[in-house]
Amino acid sequence: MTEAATPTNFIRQIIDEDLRSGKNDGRVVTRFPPEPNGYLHIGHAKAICLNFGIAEDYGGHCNLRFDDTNPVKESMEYVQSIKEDIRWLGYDWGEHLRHASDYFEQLYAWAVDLTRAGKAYVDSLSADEIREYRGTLTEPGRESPYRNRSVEENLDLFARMRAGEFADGSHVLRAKIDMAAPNMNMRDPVMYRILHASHQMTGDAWCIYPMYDFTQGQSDAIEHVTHSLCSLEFEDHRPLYDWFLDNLDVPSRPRQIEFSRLNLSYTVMSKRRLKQLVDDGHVNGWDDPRMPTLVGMRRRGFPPAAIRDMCERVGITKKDNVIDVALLENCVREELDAKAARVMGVLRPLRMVIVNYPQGQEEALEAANHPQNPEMGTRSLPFSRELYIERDDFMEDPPKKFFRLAPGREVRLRYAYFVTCVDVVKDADGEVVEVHCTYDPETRGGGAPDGRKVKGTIHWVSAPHAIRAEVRLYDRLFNVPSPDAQDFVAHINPHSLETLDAAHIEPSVVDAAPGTPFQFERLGYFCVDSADSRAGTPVLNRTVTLRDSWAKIGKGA
RNA sequence: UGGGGCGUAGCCAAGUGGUUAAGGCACGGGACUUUGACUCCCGCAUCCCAGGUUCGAAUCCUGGCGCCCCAGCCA
Repeated sequence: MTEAATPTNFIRQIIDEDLRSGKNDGRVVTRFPPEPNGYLHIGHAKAICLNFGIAEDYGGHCNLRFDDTNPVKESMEYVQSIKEDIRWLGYDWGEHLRHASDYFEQLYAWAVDLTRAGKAYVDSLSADEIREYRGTLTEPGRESPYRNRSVEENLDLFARMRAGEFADGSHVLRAKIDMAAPNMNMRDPVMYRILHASHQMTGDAWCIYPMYDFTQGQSDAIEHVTHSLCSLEFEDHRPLYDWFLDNLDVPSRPRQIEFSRLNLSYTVMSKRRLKQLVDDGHVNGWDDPRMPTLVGMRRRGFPPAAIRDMCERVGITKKDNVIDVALLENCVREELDAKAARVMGVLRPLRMVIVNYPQGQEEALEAANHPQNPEMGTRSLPFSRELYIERDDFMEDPPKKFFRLAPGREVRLRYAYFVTCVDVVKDADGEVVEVHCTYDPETRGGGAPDGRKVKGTIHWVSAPHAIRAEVRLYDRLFNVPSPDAQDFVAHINPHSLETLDAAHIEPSVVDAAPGTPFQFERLGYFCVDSADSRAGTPVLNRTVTLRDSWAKIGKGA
């Protein structure tokens, strides 16, 4: 068995070159730097797999560093959920848990150094004025009237900012670079702002907080990160990232490399839109199984291995992309096909009576838990005169290629007997409410001694033994491939959740721990819901359907 | 109209001057089947456009075109 090699990509090639040339003494250190202000989603998974994956493969390590520089938006609850999600995905940061806030004192010292060197100054313009002075994409900015304060005054003012003498917004510390730079990030970027807010890690120790640009590179340097991987929108920030490292006495020299983030078709990924879905009640919380959040996917029943697999398959480049959600579904099916035990359950029940089966009799039939993997063993299924079959598996007037049950037709009940439909019972509206069949006792187990074939095999459940359950059928949250591009709320799929309250399932299923995947044969993969399932009233989530070539032909007609 | 990126199939993506232009997903066809599942076969591109360099170009040069990002005291 040769393990499929992880496909290479331009970042791994850069690392290979660095290793060849002896850069960084052969060390490879990466980092995943989430801001604890929201839940992780499948897009983050790509970055997590990339950073932790590279660290693993190159014998280095990956720091989990909370980028906690904005206390007004961040909280401990997010820190917790982020850690859980990363662990669930299958990664371990070991000893390498860090916080940008661990470096506040050092960052402050560096800011003082820059100020002392005349490369930073305290600006007292208002936020609006700073914006006006910044210029536009095509016009250069103007220098602030405070730009040429003396070093002494800047040092004094900055110290007093830290000391809490000033109100929020009254002053900022800025890098003195170039107000005419074509790259807006170089037009004297703000390094520190005053925020009288308490921080989840440092409490009230600080009332000034460093900006992203003044934090990221130096934090990387402190941690001896060798390759600092981030998404494309930070490409314009790289000159600034480098400027700070060039102008500060830092302990190492990290390199920032940008790659394109993951986008998935039929979903939205931005924090703003996800939050709106939750706030406006389009979904039932961040962990709604329809959400692309990691908590949502976990509850839906997506195996972490499938998510890792998908991240590996999509590759790493700098090209904007939209990954077909069908790829994710394929990865989920592949993983689940190999791992999930098979059981039977009927979603939309239709009563079947075996008219020649003795009243009151029952028996146990053996069924494989996984036909392709005998090691998973067998279980016994109760069989009796009254069963439930799937409504879709019976048609009174079937089209040509329908080879399930119909009047006069014989089909196999999976692992049980061949049955032939001899009669139907209808209600006042002409709706079929019950089918009558005869069974052939010679076909016990599902095989015919005389060698005759049946075209269809359908699933069933013994009526008196079945357990009633609620089943939630999930579908794509949006009905257009790129909801991001439009008024996304208008494209929410009204059928993204269908709740069935009269499903009948094999007794064994309800004992499964929440999240344990299983396959209802011929239907799809399901798991017990972690939030709403109760002993007496089980709730099952459909993770994904089985591929269905019959559905493609077009049901009926 | 300033700056930074990107352009290989419906969606991803290898390819780094000489290959019949990998592979995956999707799609279409077929085989097998006690899940219309799984599995297995088969099919599916001349590389944004136009010039140029070269014996030879997806790969190099020039000029276009298209798309994305940047004007938070967010990250």
